[in-house]
Amino acid sequence: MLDAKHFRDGIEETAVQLARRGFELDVNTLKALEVQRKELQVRTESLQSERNARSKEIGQAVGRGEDTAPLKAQVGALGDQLDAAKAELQQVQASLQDIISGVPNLPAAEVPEGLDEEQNVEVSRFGEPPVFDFTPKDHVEIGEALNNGLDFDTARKITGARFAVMKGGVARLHRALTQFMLDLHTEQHGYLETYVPVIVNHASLQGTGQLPKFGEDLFHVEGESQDKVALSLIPTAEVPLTNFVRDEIIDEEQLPMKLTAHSACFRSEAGSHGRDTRGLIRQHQFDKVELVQMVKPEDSMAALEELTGHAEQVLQQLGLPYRKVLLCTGDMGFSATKTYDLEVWLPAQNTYREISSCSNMGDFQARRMQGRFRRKGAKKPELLHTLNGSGLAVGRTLVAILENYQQADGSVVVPEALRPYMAGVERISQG
RNA sequence: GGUGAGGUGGCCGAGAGGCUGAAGGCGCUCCCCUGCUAAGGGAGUAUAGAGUUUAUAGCUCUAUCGAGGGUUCGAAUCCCUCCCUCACCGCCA
Repeated sequence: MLDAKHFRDGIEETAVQLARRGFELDVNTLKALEVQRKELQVRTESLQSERNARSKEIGQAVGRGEDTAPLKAQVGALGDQLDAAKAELQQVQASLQDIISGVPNLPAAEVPEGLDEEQNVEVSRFGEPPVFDFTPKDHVEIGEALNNGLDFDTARKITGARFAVMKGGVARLHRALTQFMLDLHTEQHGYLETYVPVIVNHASLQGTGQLPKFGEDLFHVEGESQDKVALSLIPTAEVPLTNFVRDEIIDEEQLPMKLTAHSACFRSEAGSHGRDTRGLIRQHQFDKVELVQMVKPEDSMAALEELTGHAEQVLQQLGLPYRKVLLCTGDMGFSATKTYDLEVWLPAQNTYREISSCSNMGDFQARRMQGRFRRKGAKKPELLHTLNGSGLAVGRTLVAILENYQQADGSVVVPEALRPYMAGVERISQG
């Protein structure tokens, strides 16, 4: 959510900035509602104030033993006016809220303008795509051929499309990856390891921006009763982790707050029928190690570089070729001011595919969730800046390893960094 | 799931229809006093929103005592619903 100031003073400027990312702000409607809001709020509050004062007078009159019936009648009439004004105000505020909660974050100045991923800007590359003296297979072919590897047929039977079963060496490799990532981030990068719920309430989803706009991307849990709070499966551990600071005021000394968690993530993938249907690339359920930081506003852009670097470390230590891309305005997520994607090389697709997305959300999420901090000696708390990134998507990392480390005989070499987590196993073989 | 007790400011804890944004204490901040230490005295100490304003300074107003609804001229206080916490029992990994 943007600061309400953006919609009062300088709304035109806000509209211009939003237009950069292809969002059209309804300036006229907002202006009209704002005029109404102001008038109604002033009226409501002054009525309220008058009623409070009159009621106090009644109390004093009672104390003196006077007859209060005429006074009461007067104040009663006041109350009716107040109720009417309140109802009107509420309506206007709801309309405003509707519009405002659907407005995306403002892109940072240095974010290139563009409509879609075509206009993203490559920032850097690491590693060389491996050269094979045979035709490289894709991860599905490799994984299914391995002794106890990937098994999509069984997953289809027990659940349905876009789910996977992993077995044997592949399942272990998958587990090794999460262990490796968590150890790296906690031991080398200073993150606190956490374990978090994968089912969250809607206040949390509002806080990070998945709701109200993107409910169809989520799996929703049926509540036990109609009055229970609505719950959904998390699409990313960003949701529980960032909501650590919802409705909190953090001491300055505790910043930056750096959290990591391994979790399953669930996405309904509504609207992506037919895209990446083969293999592990686009699943309804996948594992991810998430990085989240809560920092002071002046530190957030540096923190984005740092956090992205932490995700890059995983790829580098695994020896996976990748490139770093600065997303253009049109390709950024709803809540982001600036986003880097890390794209790993996939030989079978002969291209780079997203494996991590690292974003600075500025104060956008913090404002929604009232996540604040207080500077030493300062009276007023300030909004935090929040950042998050995948460090990394485990399933896609597995894909990258299967494809980049595949051998002519169909076996897959285990990257050295993972061997301590695999009891020294150097290679996963067929048969 | 059952029974019982509760949810009040950073924390503890009073209040049981009006003078309570909320006593008292602890903590914290500033000031004074005191060779050091210990102790003492005084002042201050929630958040959000709106209006005014060059101002994130002041001033004025509104809201908030778990949440939502209701009764009332007026609710922390009365009524209803829900949520949560604690204790014991049942069940379970």
